[in-house]
Amino acid sequence: MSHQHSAENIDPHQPSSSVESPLFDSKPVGNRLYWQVADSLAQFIMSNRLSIGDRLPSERELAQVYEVSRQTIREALIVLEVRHLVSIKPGSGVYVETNANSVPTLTLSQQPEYLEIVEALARFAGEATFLATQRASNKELLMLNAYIKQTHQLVAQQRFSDIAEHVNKMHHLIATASRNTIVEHTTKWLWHLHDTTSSRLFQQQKQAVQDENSNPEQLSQRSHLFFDNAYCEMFITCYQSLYKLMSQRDADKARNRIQAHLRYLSEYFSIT
Amino acid sequence: MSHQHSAENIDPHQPSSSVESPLFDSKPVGNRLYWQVADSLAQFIMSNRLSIGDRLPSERELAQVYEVSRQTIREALIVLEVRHLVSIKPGSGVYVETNANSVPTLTLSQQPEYLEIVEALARFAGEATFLATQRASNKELLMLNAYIKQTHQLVAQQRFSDIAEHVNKMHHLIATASRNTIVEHTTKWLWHLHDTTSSRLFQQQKQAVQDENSNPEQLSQRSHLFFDNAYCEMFITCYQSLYKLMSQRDADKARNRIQAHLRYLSEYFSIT
DNA sequence: ATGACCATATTAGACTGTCCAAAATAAATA
DNA sequence: TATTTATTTTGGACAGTCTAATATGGTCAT
Repeated sequence: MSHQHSAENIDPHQPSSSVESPLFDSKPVGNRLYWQVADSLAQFIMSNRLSIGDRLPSERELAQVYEVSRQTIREALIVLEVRHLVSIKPGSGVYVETNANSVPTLTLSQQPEYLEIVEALARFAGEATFLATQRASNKELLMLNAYIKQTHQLVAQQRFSDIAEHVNKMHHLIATASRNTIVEHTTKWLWHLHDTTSSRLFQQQKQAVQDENSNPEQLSQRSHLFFDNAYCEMFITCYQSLYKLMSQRDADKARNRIQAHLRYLSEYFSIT
Repeated sequence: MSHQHSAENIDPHQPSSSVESPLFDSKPVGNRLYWQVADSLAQFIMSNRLSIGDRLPSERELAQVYEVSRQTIREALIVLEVRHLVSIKPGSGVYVETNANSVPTLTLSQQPEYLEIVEALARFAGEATFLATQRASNKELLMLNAYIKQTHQLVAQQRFSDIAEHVNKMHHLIATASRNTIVEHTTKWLWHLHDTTSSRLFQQQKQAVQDENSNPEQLSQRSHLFFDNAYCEMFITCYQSLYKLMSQRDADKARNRIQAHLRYLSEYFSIT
């Protein structure tokens, strides 16, 4: 399906290339050439005249077509690469990664507050759990139970980093079981946001304590924020009852359970 | 506050620069130099040793420090520019735009089904409405009521394109009133996803009908999918009652109202 | 002293040309 | 036909030069 694309089909003199930039969210800033070329190439890619996997003309060909230097083409392609529109394979070529039907991405304009994340999780992951309770296969439920038991063992062994990985797997399993790709990806994204933010807060807190030279040991005992024994106990208990509720296909109670867990998390954060 | 930063303070030989790329969400792909430099520079910027607005050393200085060519530095800076970490001002210099950890973006791997979007909206926009009902200011409620009345007039005038704009404003108002930036942006993103997908489906449907040459008039009368009179009537009624429920601060019923509306939407889509 | 104006230095943008390593292709071989 | 080898193509990286916009410092008139 993916075919080589001839250079002649590309039209560098598109009308809107110098007027507006419909693709890029923020700011082309100055009238830099590589940015215009990137915009023009992006419009060409998204105009459905190229399919995913198609190879663009080589940098040297594009330079001739656009009548700019090869370096300018390179810089434009890098812009598209960072934007996930193309994939640059050294020695091979530049390939289209997304086409016109590209799904708009969700980008937060600023770093969210931790409590905001937890609240959003309580709402959205709660709904994901609701759907997952209704739609999860028996095999998925068994796998969830297996994860819970494995995590239980890891807690006893104090292997905190492995616990985080298992918790992540459980979250992903529930998200997938919602049988809705949007709910799934949004939930996974929110958990990822939660993890990165909490670890960042932990690093900052750790740094602040070390700067004051006041008993740095009491923090370094915990490898992750929230992942001490007390939290792990609570977590295991929560997911054990969650599994029970999901097995009974009680979607409402399952949602309430995960929401209660997250409410506990926000309180736990406030006192830490 | 923003001060020139000397080149000597930058250490190009960071330990994790060649090992992992914690900043970038997806894929450095090959071991390209400019990507390594970009990663190293990003880590330096995010290590809080630079403040927002600080000017980086010039490209020539950075090239000497990193012992690479100036073009490589340029390409690395372009990566950071697209990632919104720096702002390149031609003739002036490169300035730090963000020093915090970049917020991970949510990207769907594939085009979602329309019914999936509606279901996710029923769940997530429902929660947004729930929060908005609890937290919206009286001023926001009055503005919502004003939008409803304006939309009502537009429906009478059959100005469908203006209606879409007003509907969008109402959705944004409710999303903002949730007082949670994540809920807000997620809901806006979902509505945007809904709009683009529905219009795309409409275009496809229109195209399919035209290809068969079977009475193209019956479709071209409607400028937007779902935006005929019947839908508009239903929409106005829904939001009038929604406003009433929000004024009474009845969050549960408000959520049910928006969910019922979206359930109607999915049925409406199925028969169209 | 202050503000407007001008010459100069600095900066990123862009071009040309060259070489290299990896990948893809074509040719030769078993 | 399948495998290996030689050739070509492609992106990665380098050096050097020039330009336009910006920033800076100094001069001059007020």
